Amino acid sequence: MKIKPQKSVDLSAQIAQAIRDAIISGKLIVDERLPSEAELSDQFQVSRPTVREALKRLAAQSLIRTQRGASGGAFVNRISFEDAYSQQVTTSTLLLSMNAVSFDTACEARFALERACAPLSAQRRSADQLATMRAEIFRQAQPDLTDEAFCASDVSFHRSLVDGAGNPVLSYQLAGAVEAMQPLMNMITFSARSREEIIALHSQIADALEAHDAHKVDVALVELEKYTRKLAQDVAQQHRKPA
Amino acid sequence: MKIKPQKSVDLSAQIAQAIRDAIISGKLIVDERLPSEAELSDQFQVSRPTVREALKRLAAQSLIRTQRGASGGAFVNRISFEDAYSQQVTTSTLLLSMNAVSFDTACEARFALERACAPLSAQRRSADQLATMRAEIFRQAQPDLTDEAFCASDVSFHRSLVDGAGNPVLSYQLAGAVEAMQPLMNMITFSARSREEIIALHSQIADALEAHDAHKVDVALVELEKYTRKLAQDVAQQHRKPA
DNA sequence: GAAATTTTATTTGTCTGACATTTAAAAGTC
DNA sequence: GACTTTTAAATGTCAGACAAATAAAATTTC
Repeated sequence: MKIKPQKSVDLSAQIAQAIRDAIISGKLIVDERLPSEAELSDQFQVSRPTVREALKRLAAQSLIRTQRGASGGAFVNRISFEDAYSQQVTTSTLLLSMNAVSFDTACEARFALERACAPLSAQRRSADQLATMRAEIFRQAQPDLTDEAFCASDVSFHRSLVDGAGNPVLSYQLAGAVEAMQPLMNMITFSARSREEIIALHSQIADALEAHDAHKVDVALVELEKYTRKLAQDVAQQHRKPA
Repeated sequence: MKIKPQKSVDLSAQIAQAIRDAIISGKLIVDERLPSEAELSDQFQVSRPTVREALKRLAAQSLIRTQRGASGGAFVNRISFEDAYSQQVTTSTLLLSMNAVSFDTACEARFALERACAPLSAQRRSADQLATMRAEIFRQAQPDLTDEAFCASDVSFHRSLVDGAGNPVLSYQLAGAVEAMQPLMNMITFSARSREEIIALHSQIADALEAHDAHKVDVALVELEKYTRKLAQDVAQQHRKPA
């Protein structure tokens, strides 16, 4: 691991990048212990606080983990799907909220991705996943459910659909898109009539998955997307004409 | 912004989380200036190095940026699609390489997502994007191209396809999946015969996009996925029987 | 009076040195 | 040999200091 002389950039950022490169290139492998902070400060010719700032940067990306005590130190972390997943949700959520992404754009992306999973899910969904989806549909039918709880259940339902594809890479990618949409979805208030409609479409999806009918799943998803966008439009229109 | 007392967790991690929550919940808005490090150490009752470690964690996630000098400080950063994109590529790449994700799984995910973009791209692709794809196809036909350059061109080609959908959220999600696959793709060595086949399919895709024919794009992509997986299988088989 | 220059204050970046806390291994005790 | 105590190594935290960058204020100059 070499030094990388460059002005006008934080030393801690440079050191973090050097270690990051070493991990990505495979020079440092999973569970390998990095040199101690004292050794790193020697090696890079900087003080320990600077090294620590660099290590914290890497820890924030789940690239390393640290342990205290003798035989402790910083270790290269095996990034788990959960780690990656939660990072993606945070990033995607902020990306949507900070960049004024239109509801239509986010919605289109989400359903496009979800429809990509549907055929695989129709083929492979487990009985367990199907049961989860039915349970969520049941919950959604409870009249005293808050809008937030309804949306949370909606997310669970769609996550099960995605997980049904049995492809962890797909699940990881999609989870971000689906969950990041939730704050936007929460802005749509659901009338009893709207919920009925959504639940009916969810049931159609579950039925189609049970029958391993990929085409019917797709049709229902297209319908659901259309309906979701219509709801958003209605809400937007009401905002313009509050009288 | 309150304190959150909890033992057995780094103070810097707790402080980072508190600020992160404030950003996500909207209590801190884009371009707003955080209190100075001195003020934050007062507010949280910790030392400045501890505050700095917390801030570096947030900087690593592009949640804040810092400026030196008078009227400098830490500012809430508007996460750009590029920021999010590069983070996603890093995470996805490590996720694939560290977790022994099979080539088939990664390949399936990638093509499933890409096929989700195809109909939109067939509808909306710009002339410019089409020209980029043609240019990449031409480059891929150069006989003296290294395998790495061929793969890089392949990534560019597919990125253009995805960007053609004209949906930045889709582009951001997909870019990670496509680029993270490149190291895996690099492990497949391409014979002249294989390249021809791939280029032919790329041309089919470009032609179909030019004709706005979504179905033909999909057919070609399915074909390309099949061929890619076959190539990977052949390579794996050769490894088992090197004689 | 206006423009250019200098000064000043503020803030982050970095360093030194120290102590606290945790943890595993070594040493000691029964 | 099993248990307890000690020790050493490492991260976590703190305090105080100086360097460097930068914008605003004060001063000088014409």
